[in-house]
Amino acid sequence: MTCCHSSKMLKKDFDNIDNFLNVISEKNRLHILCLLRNGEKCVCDIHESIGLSQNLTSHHLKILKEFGLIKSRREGRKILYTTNKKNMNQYINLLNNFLTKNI
Amino acid sequence: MTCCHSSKMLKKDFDNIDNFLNVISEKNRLHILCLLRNGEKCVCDIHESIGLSQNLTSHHLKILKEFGLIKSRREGRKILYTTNKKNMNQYINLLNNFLTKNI
DNA sequence: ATAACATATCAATTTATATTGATATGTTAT
DNA sequence: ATAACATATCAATATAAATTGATATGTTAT
Repeated sequence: MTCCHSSKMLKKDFDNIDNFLNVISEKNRLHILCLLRNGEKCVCDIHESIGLSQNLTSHHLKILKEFGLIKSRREGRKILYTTNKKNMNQYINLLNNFLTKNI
Repeated sequence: MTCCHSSKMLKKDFDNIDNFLNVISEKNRLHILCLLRNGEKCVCDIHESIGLSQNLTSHHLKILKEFGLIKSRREGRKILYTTNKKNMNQYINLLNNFLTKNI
């Protein structure tokens, strides 16, 4: 119907990019992703360095994790989060192609 | 204060990325950017192919233009919009570094 | 000068999402 | 088993942004 739902640009890819952007375009989530580039961090570390409430931090982490941009593991009573680099690279490549490559 | 406002990641860059993402994370604007990859288009073309009202299309174009992602020129009574590739590439590179490169 | 077309603007409304406050769940140590 | 700590969930509220409807501005042709 429109240019982006043609054979060259599947609706599925378009929606993927759109969802990816909606997940990362929130300031606090962007901040969390920035923090997690340096390695594993627990929720308490994150919420303290960003100055966000614990529950809100947890909420944003959930969104990031559900979309596959971060992963987590439990260590004692803490849960450590870190970037899912493989998925992150896939999404950024998809976006890069979309925004810069001609048809 | 936080990781992203250090010497390695200036607040200015962070805000730039945040603003860029907020501009492109809207479905209709993403669609417009997709259309404009194929070359110049007037508002009427865009609003018809996307199925968006004329005034709403104009509104989104304004946001994209104010941020420097598209440019325009008048031809008769039409105004033709097209991608500003230089700026687009700068922003996508900034984002790419932010999301994938380690500190 | 006027009609028809193309685009932009603005206030009002709707919609989506972030945030808050309270509370529940799960883990460790005593 | 209980207290203290760490994280998650949920309903209610606040906030930001998209959308709509009406109208204004600017261009072309008659």
